[in-house]
Amino acid sequence: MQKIDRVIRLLVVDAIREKWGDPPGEEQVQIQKTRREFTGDFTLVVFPLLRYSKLKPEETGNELGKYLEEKSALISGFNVIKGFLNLVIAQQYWKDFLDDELRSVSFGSIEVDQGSPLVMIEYSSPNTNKPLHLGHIRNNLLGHSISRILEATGNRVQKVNLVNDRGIHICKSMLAWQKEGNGEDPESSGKKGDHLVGEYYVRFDQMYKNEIQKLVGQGLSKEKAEAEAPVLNEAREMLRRWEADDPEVRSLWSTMNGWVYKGFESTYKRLGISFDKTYYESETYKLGKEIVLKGLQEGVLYKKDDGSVWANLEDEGLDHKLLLRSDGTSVYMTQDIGTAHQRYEESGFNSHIYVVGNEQNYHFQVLAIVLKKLGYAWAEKLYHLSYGMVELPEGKMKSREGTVVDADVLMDEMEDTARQMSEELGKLEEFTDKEKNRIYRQVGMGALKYFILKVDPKKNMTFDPRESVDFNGNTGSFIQYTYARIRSVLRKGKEKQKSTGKEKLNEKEITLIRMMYDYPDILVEASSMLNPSLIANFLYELAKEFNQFYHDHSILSAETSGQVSQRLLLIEAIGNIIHSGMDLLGIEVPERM
RNA sequence: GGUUCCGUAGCUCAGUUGGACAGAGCAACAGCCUUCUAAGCUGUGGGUCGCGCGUUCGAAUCGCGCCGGAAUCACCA
Repeated sequence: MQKIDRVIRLLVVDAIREKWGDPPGEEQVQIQKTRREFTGDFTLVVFPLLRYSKLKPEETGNELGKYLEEKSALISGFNVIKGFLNLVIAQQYWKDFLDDELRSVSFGSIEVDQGSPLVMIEYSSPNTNKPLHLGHIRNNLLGHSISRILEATGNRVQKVNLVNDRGIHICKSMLAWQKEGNGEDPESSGKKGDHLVGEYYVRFDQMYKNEIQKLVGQGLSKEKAEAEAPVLNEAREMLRRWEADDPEVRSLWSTMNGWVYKGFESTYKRLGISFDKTYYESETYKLGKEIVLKGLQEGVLYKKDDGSVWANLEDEGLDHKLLLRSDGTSVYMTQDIGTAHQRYEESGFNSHIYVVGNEQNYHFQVLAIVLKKLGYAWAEKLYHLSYGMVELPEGKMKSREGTVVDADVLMDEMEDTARQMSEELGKLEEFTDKEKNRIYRQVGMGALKYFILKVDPKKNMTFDPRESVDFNGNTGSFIQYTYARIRSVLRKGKEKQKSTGKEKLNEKEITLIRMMYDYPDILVEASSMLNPSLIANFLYELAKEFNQFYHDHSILSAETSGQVSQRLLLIEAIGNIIHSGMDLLGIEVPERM
């Protein structure tokens, strides 16, 4: 079935050619959804067409309306308000649409095969010195959801994680553990591995501060004390030994990282996210050096007297950027040049998305420019999905002030709140504990995920653990609740016979069908903008519309059996779309709640 | 100072390529459970879309300039 918008557009072009001679370009014919407060389904904006008709807006609208109504069976009526021609689509069209397309469970999604574009998406990218927090949650949810959206819109997707498992920060937790750990491990302490290592990272900071204080007490300046504190030197020494492949350091390193990975694994699992491949910086941090040296040879880059290698980005309005240190080692940028190249060579991706916070906007801007300078055509296929920070009502999260919201703790709290809420409302009383727990988990996680995904990724957002994440209004739970209701009605109406709907659709029903008609466009839009919030907000609108319908119209005891089956069909379609839309957000929908 | 991004109701957020009187939720107040799930529905109040100029038949949306906020501009990652 062809998209109505386009059919109308073509009809209008024809009409204008027929009536006034000169046909307008298709893009001049603006078709949009009719606003709720007016009657009609689609609206033609006639202002841009006045130069063809040479008539007043109202007259132009009327003329076109009459022509379209006569000419096309699709259009059953019209009205003109100011410069807007509201067109009413024939009921039969909506019925056919409901009957044919909306029945399909995969409505709106596009098949993927080997010829589909390959999108590589890197997200999560944690450090192995502390547990995941609220900021990582936003990253992970965005990465996962966008992967799903890309898949649904016809792309092959490869999800990759790049773990930052090396560097001075890792050595800090290792050192603190070595000094004060007394052999504590996740098993003996019962602590989650990533949390345990995180504690020692904090411990290091305390040790460091104590030493600074002591040194200042002995008369050193603050700067000097900060630079020369013994523990810091020890950490640096440890990094040197790590880079020299010292067996003892390497062994400790892999043991403690192992604890962290185990911890991450359970957090990822709980969040419902996964990766096709995990890269480790310890294995990739030397990449890119040859590319840079080649660029140097070709004169794209330049060398300073001290031996360091730089890119001059002044012609792009930026500064100079270091690519190799004077001792010849690579920096973060060099590494990203190398991994991008490696991934392109391996996969031949059609695009590569980096889900990384907006604090790295500059980095990715430079990365694309440098790669372009180095002559890689695929540099323009790199996209930085830059997302804003998650702030708390009292401001930014600061680890020093202990205001970091831990991912695991937050998920516990969400599920706990769901349980409390459910008990207060007296729901789920006849369920087994296992079923109850599953629903608490679905609802708690749903609320959290939806709250984060409904916000435009590029914006900073405020997260209030106490108030903002509730279960009423524009929330994941509301949508889940709507779904549970739909499933309930369908269970009860299962035996009602299905005859094809010959019944007249009422206004509310058409509104619902028309909303669902937009779903494929929303998917495409969300996919090209890399923005799950479009889907989230769409689902909320749909659920809200359904809830109103639910209250105003009976479904199982409608007046005629034809009406019943038509309505069952309708809400089944709504259920399918909610299900698939929530799936794209990575949110489960419960059968009952 | 350079670069990038943000500024919409008391609060949290929507607002598709410019279109009709700017929307929702929360919070406040008033109603609705003998009826398919009240995690719901209905109603009331609440706005100079940061400010100004410009483009346009038409601007929250586009351009320029201010004001306010965020991030970043390391031989850290």
